[in-house]
Amino acid sequence: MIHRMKKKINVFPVYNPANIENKWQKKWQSANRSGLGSASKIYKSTEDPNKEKFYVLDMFPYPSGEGLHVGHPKGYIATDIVSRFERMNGKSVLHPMGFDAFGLPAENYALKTKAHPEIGVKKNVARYKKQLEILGFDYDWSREINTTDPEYYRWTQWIFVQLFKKGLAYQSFEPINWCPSCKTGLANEDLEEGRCERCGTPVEKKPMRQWVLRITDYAERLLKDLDAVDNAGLPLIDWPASIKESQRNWIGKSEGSLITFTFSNASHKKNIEVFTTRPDTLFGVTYVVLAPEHALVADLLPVVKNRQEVEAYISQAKLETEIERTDAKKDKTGVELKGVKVINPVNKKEVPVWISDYVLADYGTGAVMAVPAHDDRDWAFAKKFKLPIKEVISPLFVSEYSSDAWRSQEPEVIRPTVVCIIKHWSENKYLFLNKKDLADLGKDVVVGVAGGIDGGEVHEVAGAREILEETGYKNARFVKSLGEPVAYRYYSKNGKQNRLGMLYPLYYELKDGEQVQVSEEEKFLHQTTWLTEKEMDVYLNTRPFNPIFWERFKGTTRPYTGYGILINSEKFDGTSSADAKRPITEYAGGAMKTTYKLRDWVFSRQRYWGEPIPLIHCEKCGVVHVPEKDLPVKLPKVKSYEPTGTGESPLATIDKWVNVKCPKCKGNAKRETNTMPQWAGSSWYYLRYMDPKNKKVLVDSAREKYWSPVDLYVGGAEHATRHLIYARFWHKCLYDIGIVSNIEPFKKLQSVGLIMGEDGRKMGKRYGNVVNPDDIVATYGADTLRLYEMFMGPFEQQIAWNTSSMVGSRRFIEKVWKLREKIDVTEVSIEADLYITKNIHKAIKKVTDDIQVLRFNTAISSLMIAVNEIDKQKSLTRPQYEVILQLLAPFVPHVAEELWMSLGNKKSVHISVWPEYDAKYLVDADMTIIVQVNGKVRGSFIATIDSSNADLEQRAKNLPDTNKWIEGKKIIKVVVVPKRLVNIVVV
RNA sequence: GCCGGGAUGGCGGAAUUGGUAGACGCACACGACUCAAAAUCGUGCGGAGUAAUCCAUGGGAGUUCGAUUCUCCCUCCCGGCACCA
Repeated sequence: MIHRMKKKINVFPVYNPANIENKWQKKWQSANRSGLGSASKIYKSTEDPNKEKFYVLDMFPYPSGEGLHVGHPKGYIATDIVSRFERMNGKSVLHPMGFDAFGLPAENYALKTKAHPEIGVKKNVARYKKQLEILGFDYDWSREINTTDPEYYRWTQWIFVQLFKKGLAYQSFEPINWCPSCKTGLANEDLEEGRCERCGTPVEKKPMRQWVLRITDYAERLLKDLDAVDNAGLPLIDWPASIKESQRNWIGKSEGSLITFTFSNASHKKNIEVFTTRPDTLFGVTYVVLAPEHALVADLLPVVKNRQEVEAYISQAKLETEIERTDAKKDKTGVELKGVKVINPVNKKEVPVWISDYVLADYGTGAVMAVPAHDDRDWAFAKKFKLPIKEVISPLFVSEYSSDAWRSQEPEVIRPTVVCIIKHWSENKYLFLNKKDLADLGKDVVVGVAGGIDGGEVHEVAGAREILEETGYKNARFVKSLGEPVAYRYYSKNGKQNRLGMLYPLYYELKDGEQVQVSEEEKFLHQTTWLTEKEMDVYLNTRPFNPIFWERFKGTTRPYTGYGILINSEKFDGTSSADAKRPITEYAGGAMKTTYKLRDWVFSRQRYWGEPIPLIHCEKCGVVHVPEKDLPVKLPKVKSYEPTGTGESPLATIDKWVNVKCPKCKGNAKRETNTMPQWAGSSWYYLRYMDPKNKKVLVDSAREKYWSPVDLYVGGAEHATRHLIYARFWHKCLYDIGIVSNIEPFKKLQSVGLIMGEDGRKMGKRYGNVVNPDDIVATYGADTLRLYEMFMGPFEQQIAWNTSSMVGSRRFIEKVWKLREKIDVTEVSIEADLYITKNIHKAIKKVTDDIQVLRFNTAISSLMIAVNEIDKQKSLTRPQYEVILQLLAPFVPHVAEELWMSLGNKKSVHISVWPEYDAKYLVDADMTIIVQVNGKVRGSFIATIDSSNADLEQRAKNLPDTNKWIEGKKIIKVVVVPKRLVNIVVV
């Protein structure tokens, strides 16, 4: 027995979060005065070379006028837990917070409230900060940043200057997305289904002077580095597959060829260049299509015979919005350029040229070669305008039956074959064969009458011959061919060779039932069978190509867009279409080419509330950048920041600000008046946290090397194709000029699942289902809110808020609080003491493992289990209790600190050393062995950990529960899974 | 259409080299305490059945001694891309 002194009964107050939360929040943030430990504030981040670093980052908020709802802090709670955990594990932690406040929402709010955006931003930031503070986060507020602070945006502008100097920023006059409501140009990333992401207004294409960033120069690196690995061969960026996939989709790489079609009329000097991912289908081109905006169209107009019709179509296309224009479901429209023909470079055949809005001007070359037989869109177009359809690929099928599977060691022979669909002379049924020689396949194999074509035989004659030989029917009338052949790869047992059958489908009708005797040999192989259309499934399922034949027979053919074997392609016939891409491209005199869907980043906004673009337009020198020493170019005060809608920003009206001397020639010049988009400041903010006050450089290189990269980045998945692409792009640019030392900014990315309203809808003012964290904190306390949000379910999963479920978290905290009364109240047996210790060590392991992989719900569950088990005992020791408090500290920092300090500790629990588990406490001496009979659980018994398999088997067989199940049966097998179960198999 | 993720009690969710399905929490029911209620504590809680037992992880097949877990097919839900040649 361990003897412990019985302590005097504690008079300890009941749990009341209001009494402790605010108190500790103040002490933590000014810990130097409160004497909580080290001389500095406990959350102060320092570049300590003796410590491993950990940089954990939240996507900083955009403070709106509405304040936070309970969904917003979910990610912040998670990073706070990780941050506290890593600090307790001895790491130097950087866990900063700041605010992103440039852009349309703040400006629109200012217009609405008729106050300068600066005022609203200040107010909203203060409100957000307060809301964050009452949740007890461990941010180092001395590193706070704000993107609208001139000391911050000085460096945003500095980065722009570097991009400009490298030629990565350029002026464009191309039509761009224009939001008529927000009165500004937008980037592709700012659109949602053709609408302005902010206000939902359909965007227009409007030609306008814009500053554009060459993100497409980085497309390949942005794509490739998603899969980059570090020296140890581990993924360099550990991101959710879905976000990586979204970025891949957005970048949209496709590899293909550029093929030139020359005009057959020698008077046109220019050619049409098309981009295609399917050069293997080049022999199937039956026309060429240009986008209505294509530059060649204007050149061709003088020689086009139907000029008026063409011009009418072009102006019609211009009237459509992007949404109408790119709706894949709408009917195809288009006009032929009459009198113009181009020559297909592979077969020198003339094909017509059309214009149609299904061809996009800004993708590829703005022109496509149409292969209606093998492309859905070309097919629809060709059908509508009655253009020819030429098949050049036979779908390829490979035998799936082992008995005739292709054998790799044998050569392959191409074998033309006919396959017949034969209709009854008077009824609606069709003649097939029930194959006997394939009976080993174990199912009914119904096939069409078919056979190889012997040298030079005409197909329809061969078909009639096969019908006679295999079925005896004499009078089969050939009706029609059912199109081009289908390729089938199999092994011929008779011919002892691999074959590539080219199966020609033919349709016959029997005139009558007149029959001759079928040879004994044929009779042995199969018998005939008649199927109605309804019974067709039997036939359709037996060979993979059957559905294609049947489709063709019924006239419901669709284009075949897959790969296969080339036909009607001259010298390429019989080759695999996938392998023929390069040879055909070369044969056509074309070149392989890679294209991306990613567009350059339209970077200017015709609005007031953004970073001024630091450029100067000089009459003599052209566009020059503001010298770095003169940055920031401060956003001037302006009387009206109402957008003008003219394509100029409101800044253009401030002559005093606009008119400057050229930094190069000192002559008269004007400032650029466009501002940067909302995404600018957030594209690099994670770097500034490393060195927020530096007046000389963006970030000190030693500090950057210490903190980079961000170890854990937590935020919403909706940023996958905006912020996260832009930040990676800027980061790579900064890497190229030596400012940062890693090619990727964010090592591990974790997306936060949204918290929905209690009604299951998105939480927001418009549904009236907003839950305010301030109210929850007032009623339940911040610790309960934190615990509940982490316990709700898997962190990355979207989940509905449920206030009534939250009491469970509060009860748990109170249980822990009351557990304090049981410290050393009585003597404890060795068994009970060990029991408690074991439970604690199990919890240490589970919590430690789970926090690192962000599985907070199961971490909390394991803590609940441990506390429940301990609570069953009469007493526990102070060290045992303290470990529980340490494990709880990241989740419920206030309660943990209050209880920790109440025990007489002098230093904060949050800078105590994270407990370690001892593996010897994780194993139990006994184990429960499950006994199954034929896989069903029939009983169980307790065995010691060192029992042999033979012991377990014997005990299982002797178990009374199992007896009735094995009595009188024969045991044919016993499966023993060590430490788990015994399964007795009987018959 | 293509790609990615998912479906488990009344509810949120646990459980994976395949080995007792429903941990933990909410709700609910009953009991204790109370004049009473709340709070708290205790017990029960997938469905059917008196029971033995049977059924049950979206549906259907398969592999296996054994499947929530692996394979194939299907349905539905969420997210991304989409006339991208």
